[in-house]
Amino acid sequence: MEICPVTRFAANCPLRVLFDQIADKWSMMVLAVLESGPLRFNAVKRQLEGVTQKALTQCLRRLERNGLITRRVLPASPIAVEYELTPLGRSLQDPFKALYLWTVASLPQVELARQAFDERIAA
Amino acid sequence: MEICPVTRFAANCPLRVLFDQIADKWSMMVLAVLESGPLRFNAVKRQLEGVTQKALTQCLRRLERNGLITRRVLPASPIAVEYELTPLGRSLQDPFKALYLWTVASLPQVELARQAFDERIAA
DNA sequence: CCGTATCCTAAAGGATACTG
DNA sequence: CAGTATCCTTTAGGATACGG
Repeated sequence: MEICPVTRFAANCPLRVLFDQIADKWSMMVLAVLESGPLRFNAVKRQLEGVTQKALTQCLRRLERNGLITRRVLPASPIAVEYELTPLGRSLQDPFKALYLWTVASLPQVELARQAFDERIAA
Repeated sequence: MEICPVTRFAANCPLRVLFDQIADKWSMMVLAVLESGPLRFNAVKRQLEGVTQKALTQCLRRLERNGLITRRVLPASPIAVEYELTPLGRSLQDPFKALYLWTVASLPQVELARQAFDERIAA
């Protein structure tokens, strides 16, 4: 299959309109964390080492806007919010897992390449 | 399959060490463009609408460092440089295509979700 | 608890000029 | 042709404080 045929990678091809939104630092991880069921804000946050509240909030908003997760305010005090995958969000997990398996399988080879490259430019 | 089990998404899990390097604005497109064979710098550039020379250079360097492409200076004047996929780079294309197919199939639904979301916050 | 708002710093990104 | 170097502007990102 040809990817983005004709005008390859014009600014409005699906890849560029959607890929940028899901290929950021945290989105994929959020989707994976939500796989086993709905979670509250801080429950998600605890599983993503190093994420700040601001970054996570922005990420969750973007995922919600793109229809990949839902946000539900629970009638509780203090406030409680639950995030949950939509069917669309769930459908992204198969391609994502393929990518994850690739990273796991390829990382050793990549690290060797990095070493070789870094030594070469140091010389 | 569980993704990044135990300490989910610790800073050193394969996803975070490698994914960030290939999930940027241009890398995936570069790999796709090189699929049909080696290409020279400007040949790649012409297919990526809006990329600047600086951004493309950085992207190609990173791909080279990670062992996904090779860079070869041809004995010519003026200088000519050829970029080519490595087997490792080629092996990334299957997972990438799965993702591309997902974006194509999901974009209509995503656009509806965006509309609904934007109208909802405007109100 | 789940955010938003503000401020500040660091980093990304474009434009231009220059070189082998 | 294929970069590198410099400058500059814009954006992202963390830290903190505060509110529903």
